[in-house]
Amino acid sequence: MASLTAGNRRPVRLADIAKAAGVSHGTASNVFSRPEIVREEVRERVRAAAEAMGYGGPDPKGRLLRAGKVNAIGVATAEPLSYFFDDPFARVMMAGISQACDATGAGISLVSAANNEQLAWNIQSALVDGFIVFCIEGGSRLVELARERKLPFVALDLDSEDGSVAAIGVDNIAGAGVAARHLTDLGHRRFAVMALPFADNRTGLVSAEQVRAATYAGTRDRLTGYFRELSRVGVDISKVPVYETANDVASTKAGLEIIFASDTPPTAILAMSDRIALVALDWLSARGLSVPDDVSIVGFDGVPEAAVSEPPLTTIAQPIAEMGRLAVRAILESNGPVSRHQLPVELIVRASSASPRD
Amino acid sequence: MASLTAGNRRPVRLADIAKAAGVSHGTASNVFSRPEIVREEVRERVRAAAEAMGYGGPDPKGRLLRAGKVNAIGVATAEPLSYFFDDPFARVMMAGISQACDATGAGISLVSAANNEQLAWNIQSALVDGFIVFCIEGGSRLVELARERKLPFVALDLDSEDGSVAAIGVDNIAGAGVAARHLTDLGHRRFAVMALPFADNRTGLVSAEQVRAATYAGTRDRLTGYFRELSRVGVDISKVPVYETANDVASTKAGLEIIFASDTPPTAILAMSDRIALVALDWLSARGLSVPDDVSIVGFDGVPEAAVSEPPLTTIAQPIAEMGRLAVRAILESNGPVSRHQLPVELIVRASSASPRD
DNA sequence: AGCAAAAATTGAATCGATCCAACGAAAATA
DNA sequence: TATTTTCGTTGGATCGATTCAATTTTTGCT
Repeated sequence: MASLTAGNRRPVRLADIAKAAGVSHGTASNVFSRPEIVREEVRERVRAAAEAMGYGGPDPKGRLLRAGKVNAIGVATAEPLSYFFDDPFARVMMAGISQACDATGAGISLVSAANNEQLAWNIQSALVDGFIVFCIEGGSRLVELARERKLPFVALDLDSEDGSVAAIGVDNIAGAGVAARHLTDLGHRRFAVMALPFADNRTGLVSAEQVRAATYAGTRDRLTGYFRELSRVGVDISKVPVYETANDVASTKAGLEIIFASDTPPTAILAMSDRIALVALDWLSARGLSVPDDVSIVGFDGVPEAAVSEPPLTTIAQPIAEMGRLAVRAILESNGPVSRHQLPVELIVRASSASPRD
Repeated sequence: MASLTAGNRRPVRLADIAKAAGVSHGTASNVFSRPEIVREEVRERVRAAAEAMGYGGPDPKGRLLRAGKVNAIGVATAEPLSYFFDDPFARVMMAGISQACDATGAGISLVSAANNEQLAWNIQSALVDGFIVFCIEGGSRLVELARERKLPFVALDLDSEDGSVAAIGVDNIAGAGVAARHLTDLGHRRFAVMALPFADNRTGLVSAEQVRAATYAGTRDRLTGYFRELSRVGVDISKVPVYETANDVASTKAGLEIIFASDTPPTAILAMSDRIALVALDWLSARGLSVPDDVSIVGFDGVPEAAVSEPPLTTIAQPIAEMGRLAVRAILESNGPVSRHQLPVELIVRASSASPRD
């Protein structure tokens, strides 16, 4: 009566119960997969044998090999697994992915590890029909690993400039342009950019050279979008500080510290993610600066949290859930040519942006 | 040059490249799994053949059968997949599960479906080493399904009274008692209980009889805890309305509507989940009732949202993440006797509870 | 060169199922 | 009763790898 639940040894296979029931393994298999084609008497005999021997039904491990399809898609990141449940952007994305998977009956496998080696192994050994790759930090490495599996996969965020990988993303240049335009229209002329990573494991003020060498095309594109608009209204972009964060609290605060140490601090902040923008909101309020009276902020992403911050955040909303849904469909119907989708973004004006005071 | 990424036909197996490289499949296998034991020259030859033929490494589907272990644990619910990313309780739980999985290198498979039949199939065919079963609505069915797989599994929430299933939960009776005690100490004597489901697919005011017939022991235990304390201070528990919600917005509001239609509305609400409590907060404020001046509320669970509500919610906090971590460990080290853990809860006093006005 | 020990390689067996062509028995038709 | 259909059952082949005892090759030593 001790450990019945937990599986001790369980060497009971379909073949065992077939023998016990006195039928061939072919028939035994049919009892489980197409019960209607086997005579009732035999069916019951086999079922009884299964019951008696504690057989838990055909082992999916065995079936899998023959069937070929796992019926699950893998979602990969180079972050700890908890990223999927902690990060607002990831959560909305996963909600979209979930919807599409529910609709088709596919399962979801979370394939992820912060550790490089572990990550490689996890991707190599993931039992999935395809991958959806979150191209955040470590994206290029991840895409490479996924590609090596030779399974269908799609990259989220058109970070990759490599046209041979399927990808789903937004027009970062245009989106950033709209964000900047919103602020220039309000009359702002003194800006700072709080950027996403241009390359792995680095933070700090960024030189034009570093931008050119960016690993992450998406980050560079957003900056291009910002600068294009700022130039248009005559702002000297070489004077606009660009601080590269790791999209986390610590580096963002460090960046703000530096930027607001200036004699002529910005009246407007262009944040490349809502995450950064929300941290900035906190930091500014702690610092006694009012948003939007002293400083305006525009974020990027459109996560739900941005709608309920204090003050609510003006941002460039991506159709995050829709991107997730599209990604699943791209995997499951992966035929035809490599699909690259570019979805529209939308400026959502809330209370974090207003005309500058002076 | 069209669809290179997506897998067209890929009948290239380890055996193929072995033949191409002129070695046995045993050696070819070693090249990938224990490269150090094969002579460099041979190793390179095999690698080159693999590269040339577009071989993506040993197929985990094949390896799996031999290895026996999937190295992933399944998390099961009878909800749509998006539940994992939407529900606050689930998210904290998943964060705990993630941590433990990260630490051991195990993957996570989300096994879930609202549809009954789909759910059964998903559980039967899930490629996992064990299940963690979320015993929310539909929990009993789920436990049954999981048990049939004859894999290690642990139920979250000691809902099941069946001592043969491993389970992790809190002392619901004691927790509910503490919640009630907090309110009676403040001087409250007029109560209403907003309950979790006692059985599937039913909402409304609950009779003592229905409580006795409850499918969900956890719900019944919490009610027992509440009533035990209320009785202690002389409240007539037969007069305390108990409204069974589906732990969602609609049924909770419907219940409040009924409860506050009374001539002698309660001065304190005992909510069996933070979710319910938070909805109540909204509803009361919309109704022009002040919390805690007009009505006090105590929740149950201790989800993060409870700390930032308006007003912040007094609640009975479960060690949610810790429960998740324990569950993973229970699966992975599933040996020895069936483990049943009962974790302590903690009263967290915030601004939603105060002495009654009169 | 000759022999023993060490290293590399082979190939059959195995993991647990599903599929399917072939076959035997029962039912329908002539 | 003979002949054709239909239905149920069988058992070998297959999915794609890993493992390991046996064998061959290489290395080391005298």
